[in-house]
Amino acid sequence: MKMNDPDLRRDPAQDDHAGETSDLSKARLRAWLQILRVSRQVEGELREKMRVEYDSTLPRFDVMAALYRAKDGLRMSELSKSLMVSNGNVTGIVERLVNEGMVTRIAVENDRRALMVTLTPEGRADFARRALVHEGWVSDLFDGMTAEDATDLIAILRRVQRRKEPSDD
Amino acid sequence: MKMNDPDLRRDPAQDDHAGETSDLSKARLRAWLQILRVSRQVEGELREKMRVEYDSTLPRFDVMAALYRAKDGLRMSELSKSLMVSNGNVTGIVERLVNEGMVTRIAVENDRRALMVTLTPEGRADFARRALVHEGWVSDLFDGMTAEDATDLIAILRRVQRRKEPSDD
DNA sequence: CAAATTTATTTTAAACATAAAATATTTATG
DNA sequence: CATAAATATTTTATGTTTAAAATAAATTTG
Repeated sequence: MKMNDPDLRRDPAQDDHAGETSDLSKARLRAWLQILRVSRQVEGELREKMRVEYDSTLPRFDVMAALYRAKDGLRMSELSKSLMVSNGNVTGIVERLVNEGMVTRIAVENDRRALMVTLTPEGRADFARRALVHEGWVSDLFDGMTAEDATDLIAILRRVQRRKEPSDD
Repeated sequence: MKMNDPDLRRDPAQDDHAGETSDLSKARLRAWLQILRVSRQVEGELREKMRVEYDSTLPRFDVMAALYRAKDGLRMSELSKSLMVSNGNVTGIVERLVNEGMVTRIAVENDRRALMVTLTPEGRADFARRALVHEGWVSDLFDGMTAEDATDLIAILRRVQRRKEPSDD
């Protein structure tokens, strides 16, 4: 006979997702799906604007943003780590930015494996201009968000953010 | 002489992003970048698990999730709308799911243009199993998030969510 | 110092993604 | 009913993305 022993051994305050799923895990799943939804929507609209206004793409903008912050440039590996995209991916994006005259690749002294990627003066000027406009786009897309909302949201997401590579054994 | 007339003509409560940028728009930009960061991180970890545990991908899982909810199946166009991805994109993902035996494409009566996509029994069983595990993964990744955090976050993001296609003129 | 390992990057293969063009079909219009 | 317009989907071209293999250079080890 199958007995469905009502969960005397389960504490709903704890999150065990062995068999069924807890209310908490369902709430977190809903939160994640909502994040995903908003993030896709916003990314889609930003991509469209980037394409129409600048005949460019978000990944290129992201690379330029990272380089803009790092005055002295970044290695390929630093770029891919900071953008959380794969190594090989960066190769192609940087390749296109080089063709567009936005960035240059410079050999690193004492390490012939590495390359330093830097914004050209034109790339720097271009990015500065676009970044302002981009901020305006984002603000428009988030027009239902108050300053307090923004602070709260960031606080919640900070708590979630994984610190990654906790051990290297 | 360049005079930097302190903004007598600007009301910081309003969002004008004509020239410089307001504190509000900066806060929203920070919020967006944080969303993007978390969303990339979580997606990356989920993708990895989906690959290792099920030799599958997130896009395929997403399509199956949509079909699981819609008992009678969905048209290609309904799928792409519900997932917020392009029409042509769905073609390829469904193609692969068909090859894996997870879904079938059935001609629609009275409209020879349209196709109804449905989960096969195996697809349905597979998804049901994976969905539980997936919820556990998400809950683990969000282990810093309380139920209240989740509620707050969803509320904030709901306010942001664009309703799209407001007019069809 | 030679061999093994690690590190930095590129290349490759496959999947995903979009926009735009093409195809096929249905519906609306004169 | 013939033509025009709209709809549903696929195809094509291009770009992004990953994982894994390949290449090359630096570092560690015996």
